Amino acid sequence: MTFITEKNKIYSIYTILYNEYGPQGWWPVDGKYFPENEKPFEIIVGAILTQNTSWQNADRALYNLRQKKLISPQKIICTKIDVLRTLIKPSGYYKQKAARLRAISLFFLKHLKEEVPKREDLLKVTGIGPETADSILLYAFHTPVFVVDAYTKRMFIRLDLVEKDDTYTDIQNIFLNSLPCDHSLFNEYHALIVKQGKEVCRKRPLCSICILRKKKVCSFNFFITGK
DNA sequence: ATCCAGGCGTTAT
DNA sequence: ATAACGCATGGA
Repeated sequence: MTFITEKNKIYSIYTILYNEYGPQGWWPVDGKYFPENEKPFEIIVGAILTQNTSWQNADRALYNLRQKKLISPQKIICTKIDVLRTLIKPSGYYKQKAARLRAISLFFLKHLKEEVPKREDLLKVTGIGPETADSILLYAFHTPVFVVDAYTKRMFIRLDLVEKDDTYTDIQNIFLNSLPCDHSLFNEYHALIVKQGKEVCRKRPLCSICILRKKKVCSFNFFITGK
């Protein structure tokens, strides 16, 4: 007889999703830190470009920047704002995001030599909110922080593990208190949540194909009543 | 045609 | 403190 507590439920869900979907191949969990390696800065740029935007669109913008060899704080600062805007246009909100890329570039030129930035400092940068800050810390610097996004909230409300009015921090703490503190676990879990949120636990959910419902972790059930 | 995407800052209640 | 709004492109 085994009890499913809310704590190990969080971990069980990870296991089920991982077994179902496999590794998601998000930003790599090895490699060197910025500025020794330029890859982490590309992750940072990607984190901004994908704000409320599909990765496909963000990646087009990233591709343009890569072609022009602009993936470095120095280059972004030096690039004329109109050029920058044009290059990142496919990611949407291109005026805001151009300004945000400049702001984060300035931040890393000023504050960072080798060490990992502080979350509170990242949050002071214009355009860096909690999710982007945590994405940067997790995916670029391998800091074990759990990234919460709209998918996470929607999905875990349905799983009855999160309340409707829980804040970003509330939700984050639920995960941090339930999981071993491991950056590669957090990396993979967040990516799996995004996968599940996109394909199954959508705004209009497809409960009939949900692996979590099949495994009896989720009792939420959605029926289309009309038509 | 409508809705949605790996949010954030500003402004109104 | 929390809610609503604008920002913008490309795919389903």
